[in-house]
Amino acid sequence: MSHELPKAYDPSSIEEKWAKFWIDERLFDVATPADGRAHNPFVQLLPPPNVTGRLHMGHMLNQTEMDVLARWHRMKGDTSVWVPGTDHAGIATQMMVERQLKSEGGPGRKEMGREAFTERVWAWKQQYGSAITDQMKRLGASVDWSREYFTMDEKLSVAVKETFVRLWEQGLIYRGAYIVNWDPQIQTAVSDLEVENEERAGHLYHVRYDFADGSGSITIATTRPETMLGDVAVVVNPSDERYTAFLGKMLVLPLSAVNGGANREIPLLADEWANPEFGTGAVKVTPAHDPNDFAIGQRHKLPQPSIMDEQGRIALAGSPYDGLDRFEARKKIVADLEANGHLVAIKDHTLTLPVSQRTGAIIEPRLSMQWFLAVNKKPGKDGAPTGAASIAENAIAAVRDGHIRFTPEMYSKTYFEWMNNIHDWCISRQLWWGHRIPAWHCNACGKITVSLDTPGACSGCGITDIHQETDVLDTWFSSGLLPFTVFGWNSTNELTPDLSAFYPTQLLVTGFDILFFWVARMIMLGSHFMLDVPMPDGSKRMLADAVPFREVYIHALVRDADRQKMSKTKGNVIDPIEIITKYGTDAVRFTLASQASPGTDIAFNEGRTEGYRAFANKIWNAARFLQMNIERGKEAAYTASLGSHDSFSLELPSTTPLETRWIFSRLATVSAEVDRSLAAYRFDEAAQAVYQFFWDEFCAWYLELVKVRLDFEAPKNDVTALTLNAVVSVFEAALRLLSPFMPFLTEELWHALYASVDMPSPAKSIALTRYPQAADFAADAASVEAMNTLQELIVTVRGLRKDLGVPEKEAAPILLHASDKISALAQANADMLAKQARVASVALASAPLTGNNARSTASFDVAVIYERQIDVPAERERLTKEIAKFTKGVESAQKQLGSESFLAKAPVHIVDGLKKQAAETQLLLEKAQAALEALPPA
RNA sequence: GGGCGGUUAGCUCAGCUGGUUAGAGCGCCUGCCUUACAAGCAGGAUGUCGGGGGUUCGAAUCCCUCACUGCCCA
Repeated sequence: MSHELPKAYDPSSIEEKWAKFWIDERLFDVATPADGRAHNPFVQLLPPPNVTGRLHMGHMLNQTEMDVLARWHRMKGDTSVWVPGTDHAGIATQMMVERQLKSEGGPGRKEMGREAFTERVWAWKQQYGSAITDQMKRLGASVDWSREYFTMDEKLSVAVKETFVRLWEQGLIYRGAYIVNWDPQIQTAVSDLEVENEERAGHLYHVRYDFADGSGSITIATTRPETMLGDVAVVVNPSDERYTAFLGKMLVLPLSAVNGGANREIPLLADEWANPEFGTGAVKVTPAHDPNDFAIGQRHKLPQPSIMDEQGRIALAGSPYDGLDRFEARKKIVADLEANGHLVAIKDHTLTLPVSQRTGAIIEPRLSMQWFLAVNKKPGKDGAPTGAASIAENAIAAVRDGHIRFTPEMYSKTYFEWMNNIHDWCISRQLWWGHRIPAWHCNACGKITVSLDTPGACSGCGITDIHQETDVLDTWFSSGLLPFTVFGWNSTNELTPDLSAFYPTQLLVTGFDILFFWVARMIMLGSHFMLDVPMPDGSKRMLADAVPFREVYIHALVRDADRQKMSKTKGNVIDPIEIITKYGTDAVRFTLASQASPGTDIAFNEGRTEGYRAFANKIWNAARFLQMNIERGKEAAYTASLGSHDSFSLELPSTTPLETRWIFSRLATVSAEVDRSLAAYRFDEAAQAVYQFFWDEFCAWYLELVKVRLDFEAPKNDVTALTLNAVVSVFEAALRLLSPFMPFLTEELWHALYASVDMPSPAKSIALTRYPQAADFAADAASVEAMNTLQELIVTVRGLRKDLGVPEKEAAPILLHASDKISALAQANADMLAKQARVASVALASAPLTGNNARSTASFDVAVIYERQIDVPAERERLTKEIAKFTKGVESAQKQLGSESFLAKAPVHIVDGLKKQAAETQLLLEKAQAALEALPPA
């Protein structure tokens, strides 16, 4: 034997080998079609993991699903392109390197300077940045490594700059001082989406502000007393009669005297925003440190004094609070307010705190200069509208008009909800790691020059004293461009061969957590920019073909076995690599696939993975069984062949035994089921269908049945020869069917199988072969029906034998009462019954069988001839239960059949079916009753 | 506060364009090392489909309502 398989399945010995083989052989690289047309393209973009990331279960689920689909399409003959890459992850990477610098004790980021620091980040990326893609290779992901990208690649960076310049020219990018979410730890603005709101226990402070004219006071309520240093007004609701009389009066702002100077005075104003129900109904207004206050300030044209620095420390020269951290300042201010009698009360209050998703720091709303993308504004040229739709309009239309379809469908609702309420996108980040904004400020006239290349002079006044903007772009800005930039989109709107062949991509598989971050932004940016790139035939591209993908499949969350969200703090994070080491990649992939039902979170249960490793082992041993028989066949001068098994599977010789007709027919049905399920993203159904076929039908039934046929001691005969070929042929097809789910195991066994039959593998990899289709195999309904009957007979006899206490190894005769057809079937397959149910002989009975040793089904009565008495109480209990069940069934059927409206309104096949079933149940009931009566008294 | 889900066997989940006796895997019980596989084989037990109401000849499936629970947005 050229390729002898070890006794037990050991994933570690095969997976690494094939993972390396697939990559070394560049099996999944797809060349650019010379004519720019791909045959049935199936193109997917990997959601780029962070370059700092480590593989987690979410990645593993995502990649398993993408890979199952990629492999399935590839085997169906489609041009399956899966583009991998990593994201430069501005904040995460900068943090990581800063932390490293700190631990080294050398100069920090600011001491190093921008250039040295970014060099350092690049060095870090070169050294550690491939960790996650290396892990990915272990999963067997059939990606096109030749197209791997990194979002900071030169090619992609140029495209990012180009899009920025265009958006600027279209008037869709603007710069302004607005309140943004400021992360004081990493010291940059972050977008609304990067902020999580957490409920925490806090306090509501009631503080007395005195009227400047000494006529009394008003008490405000605030959760953030330290911001009072930046107060410019107090507002109350205009309808709040408690305060109407005082509107317009000035208030003395407590603690506002700086350096012994006078206290600041601020007005009491009316504004709808103040909620009479909340606190005291009076709120202080700090425009530079709260988004709502900022809006109030704008309405009333109030000043916007800023009182904090970039690190969240009080910045008020001369103030006793200057330099204090915001939370230290709060303590001191509360103490001082209490000391001077302005603190009226402190109440417990649950507040919602904005927390930075990246660093965990509490967000400090901060007034600062930022760059924004105007998503609701129509693009213009030289100030005049071009007539084109706004970015958001296009993005909404793309989904509304069906150019992009979501699965599960409900996510389109979420998408619309967000898109319809979308705000301008803050795209600038105060980081050094990222795509630096291609804008230059004039040091003289202040005008901004935006340009792809470094400009020599200010576009306004022409002087050369200009400096480049220090901000970089939000990481999601560049990743939002990926669906077209990875295919070579450039500044000329030229249709590159890759764009022509592969854009739009067919499918995006991703998690709902980045629906807005990434999915929506790809739709916005793709729909916006690709409208300007012509179609392959030169015609104008419409929205339907400008979209970045045609379908979005949103998968759920992988939770732990108790349905808890995995989190580092809870310590319940499952490391996929650890599980893989324990059970093999194939088993983990199958676990995820078998639970991946759209819209349902996956509770990852290791017990299940263990079960799927057992499944892999089962198949492994089936392969060994085949090898053994092929070898034994060779010794008896039989030659197993896979040479013409395709035509063989379709046109079975007339001597083909029943079980072989049956298994091919089942293979046809299952192939269709798997195809249908995968087309609907029902990974769970597809996996279950393959599992059920392979284990229950192929291994448990078919292999047991063919043992009778594969008798190499007997004189050489056609049935043995044919069966040997059939077993090999069915197994080979079943391996192909399973291959997208368990690529390693099937690759190994597929090659081993060809080696066993002394044939070269017809392809380098099973992944490059044809996916089994229903039409590839002979369907035979009659054989399926016959097999079902025989299976029922075998199972019934086995059960009966157990009840009668027939020793396992002892054969016993049976007596059968059934239709002529079934009787003949049983007699013709007596050898099958002998092997599967230890039936010594089959005798026919003309009368129904109701004795202690008999059982009835809808199709037959069968009795096992065995002298030993059955367990009477157990049998009585069983029969009593059956009688109850049948009685209930008969009653409910009769009730329906007795109803005239049912007979009149229900479809004929339902009525007939029910009648037939009622008759059968009635018969079974009578038989069970007779059997019960026949039991000896207790 | 607004929006979207979920509740089916001990556990994790299918089934829900209404239709004949509601399924799977794991777990559980009993007996077997039957030479492919003990990561196995054979047999077995287990559900008033969250509660209530309605529509219908017929409801796990459609509608209303309540309870519990999860997620997203403010």
